Amino acid sequence: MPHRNDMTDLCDCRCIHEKRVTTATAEALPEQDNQQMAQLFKAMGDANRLKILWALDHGEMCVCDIAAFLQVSESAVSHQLRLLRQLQLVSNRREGPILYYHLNDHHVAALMQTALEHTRE
Amino acid sequence: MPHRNDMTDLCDCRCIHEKRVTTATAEALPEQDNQQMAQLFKAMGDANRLKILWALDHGEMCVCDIAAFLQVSESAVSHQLRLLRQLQLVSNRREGPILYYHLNDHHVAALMQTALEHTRE
DNA sequence: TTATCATATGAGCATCTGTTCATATGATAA
DNA sequence: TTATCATATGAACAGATGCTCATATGATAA
Repeated sequence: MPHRNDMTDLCDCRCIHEKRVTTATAEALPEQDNQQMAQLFKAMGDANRLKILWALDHGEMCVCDIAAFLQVSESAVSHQLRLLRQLQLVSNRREGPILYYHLNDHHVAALMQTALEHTRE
Repeated sequence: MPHRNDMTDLCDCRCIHEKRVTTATAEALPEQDNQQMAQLFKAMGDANRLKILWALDHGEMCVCDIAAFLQVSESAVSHQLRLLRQLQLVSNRREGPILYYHLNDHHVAALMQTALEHTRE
């Protein structure tokens, strides 16, 4: 019994509401926007990174502080901060040998607030 | 040269701003809230799941529709929908043999909107 | 009943993720 | 300069993730 596994098949035979699929395609975000949004959410979708972002929303911290706060190694924190930096969620400023990290813009705080409301329903 | 690898060490010796760490700990979210928020963001942090959520925000769709829209197998879609269902991001209603999926609450749409604004800066 | 359709689900597997360990770098102090 | 501190980084590895394949389920039609 051969299984349907052909992509063209999906659209030609099994598509129940062709019009709905067409409008969904038309209304879909550009691939790049979708990718970037997914990356943003993925970055916030780790328990430790989310703790970091929540903490930084209440004031800047250095790597040492964050490591002590999270009870994980400074190396692990540094790796996570690099990811958050690359996605522009956080920035740092240097004061002597110490790097102070802070949130980059207000959207991250807004996202956390909305998410908190959602989970508390 | 032995490396510092002891947790107590982190707090006793390397902690630069003990007070900052204390306040961060005090202001931190309850572990359960943080976990649930991370799960929510993680669920939204996949390109295909995000496309599904965006599409459902514009109107309900059945599994077939979504599979055709995403150009992936119905099985893959069904697995993703199960995850989104378990986290209460989507619900479905049955009409005969067909299950129509829709967004569960307005927070998800709000999150996507904020994320989109963030990425477009 | 049996056949078919729409969807769900478990197993298996390749890929991705987050951590640790070891080492490197760049700033400061001696 | 050398020593030390704060942080960064690459490799490696265990665990998580997302897909496919095969099969199961529940509703409908014949």
